[in-house]
Amino acid sequence: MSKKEGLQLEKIRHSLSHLMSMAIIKIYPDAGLGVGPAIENGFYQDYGLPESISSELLPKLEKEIKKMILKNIKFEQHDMSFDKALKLYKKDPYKSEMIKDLKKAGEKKLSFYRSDWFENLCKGPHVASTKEIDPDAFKLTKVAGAYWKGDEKNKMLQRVYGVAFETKKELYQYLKQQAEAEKRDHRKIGKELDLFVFSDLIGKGLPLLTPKGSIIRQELEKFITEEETKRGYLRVYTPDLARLELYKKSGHWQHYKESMYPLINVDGEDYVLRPMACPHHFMLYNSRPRSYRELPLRYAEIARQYRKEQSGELSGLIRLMAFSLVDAHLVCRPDQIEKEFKDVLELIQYNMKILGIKDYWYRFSKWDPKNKKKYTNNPKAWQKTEKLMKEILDKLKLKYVEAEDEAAFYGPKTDVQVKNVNGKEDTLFTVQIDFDMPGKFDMSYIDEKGKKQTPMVIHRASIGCIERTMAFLIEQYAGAMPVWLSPVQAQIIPISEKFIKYGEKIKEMLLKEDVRVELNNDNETLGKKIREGEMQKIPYLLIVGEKEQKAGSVAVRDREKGDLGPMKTNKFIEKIKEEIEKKI
RNA sequence: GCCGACCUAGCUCAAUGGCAGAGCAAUACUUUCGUAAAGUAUAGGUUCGGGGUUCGACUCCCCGGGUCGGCUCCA
Repeated sequence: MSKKEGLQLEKIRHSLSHLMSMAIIKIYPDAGLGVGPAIENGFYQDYGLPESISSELLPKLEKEIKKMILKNIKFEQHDMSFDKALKLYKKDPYKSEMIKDLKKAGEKKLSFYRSDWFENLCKGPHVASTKEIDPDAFKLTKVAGAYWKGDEKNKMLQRVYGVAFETKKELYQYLKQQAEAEKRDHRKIGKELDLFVFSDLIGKGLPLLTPKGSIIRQELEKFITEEETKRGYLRVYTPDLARLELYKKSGHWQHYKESMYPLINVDGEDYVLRPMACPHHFMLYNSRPRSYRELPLRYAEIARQYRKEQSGELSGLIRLMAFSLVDAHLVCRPDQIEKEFKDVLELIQYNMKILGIKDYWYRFSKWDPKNKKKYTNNPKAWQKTEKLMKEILDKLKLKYVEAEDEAAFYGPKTDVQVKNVNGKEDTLFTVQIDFDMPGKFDMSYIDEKGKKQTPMVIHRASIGCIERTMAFLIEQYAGAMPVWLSPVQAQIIPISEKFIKYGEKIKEMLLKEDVRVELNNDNETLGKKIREGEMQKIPYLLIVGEKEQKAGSVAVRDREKGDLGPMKTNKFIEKIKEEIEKKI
């Protein structure tokens, strides 16, 4: 899309939010108006209303907006003084506050837009007339609560969302695309392919992986542990629980308390479920004196960690109450940080290649000096560490976006960001440099001159949180996982009862070669079994009948390419083993 | 946590205060089949849990649990 088209679309969307406000004011004359910008795919507007509205109101508003569009209402800009504007908004606390904020910010005058009888504080831009808006190219989609100024301490306003495009066709395409995306949703596929379930009795945000889902997880774990071991990581196991003392010392208790579970008191001593595994690994490091020759030490663990989320924040396998981070802590000398950081990024890039992840971007996540509560108070160290990370990223010529106030409490992060099927952004992988905790824990090594030094630590998640990564992969592949990750890699379908014996023989052959195989001897027609196999996204269906039995072969059906025809059984075993081996 | 919607058979969904139902899945039998749904029959329910209103509640009200869309938060 060209810049000019983009601007026109923004004008249309923003103008629609004004028209929607007009429709709302017709119903609620004293409606307070919060913010109402154009956004990706549409627009929204916040309202302070005397009663809560439900989505049943949306069709009514839509009809009203359509009527207004057809009236060719003009949008005209004019300026207004602060006094006059405050008078105009004397019943609207939100607009009044905005005006006062603008004055504080040093604005000299206020920009208003008039459309028909509606005056609205707004800097635009807008369409010149509703003639430019296609009355059939927008749709109001949802109502939701949203805090005034985005702060949960403030009152909650009611937000109405709409989608809008230049033409009806584009709107239709967008809606169709949304419906397609819904089909890929990992929560839906998880149910259809029997990969994971939740139980009300076990509790929210606590998934149970079925045998099939467990295979996906196991394969991911096997892959990453082998890869990390090749790269010099040391596997460790540490407990999910620790004394509160540990987290007071690490700073988690001071900076991360809200995300930690309530204390568990045992015999007068407070314990807590770990929100992160870092201090546990540091205790391993501290278990004896260290020489500079030992570094870097790379402790790796697939560590279950527990973070108390607010219930509305949970989502399928993406946000959980307890999750498994493919975690590691690299204790380094300062002169080793750069190489280790680069190596971690290289590992992450390798993993993304293997997993087929292509749509991602890097985010350089920095502290916010104003957010005193969230971060360790050490501005010098923050500046130094952020500079160091930025230099490494720039040397690697990585493209990244910078994000304020997204760091960990102990240091800056480089995150790998992706969008899930519903268009929401999530962090998949992360690499962090910690200048803070090694000092707090008196971690040290003896350098070549016999002097005690404090090491630095890189925290990293090479394939992220394994549940979230599974969710992302399920959506990316719409359930059709690569052969090496498929819970069932091949299913044998005998054409009739007569060939079950032959099918069993084939099954034995495949099992011997570590292929995950099933024999479908249900009393069903061939067509039905193929349909079910396809819907279960099984990579290969092996149909066996008289021809195959005579020739010692299988008729291979590929889930994408369809019928591949007969193939000697040994040949097929070779083929599938190669695909599993090469992870294609 | 907040705003809103929702929770009925394993799954997808009907039943608008008056006898809880369908399709698919499951089970049994018949059929033994050549690349996306064979036929017949059977079984399957404290309508998320608890309380209330009512002659009568899946349906209305209250409390709790869970899910979804936003907000806040975030691996």
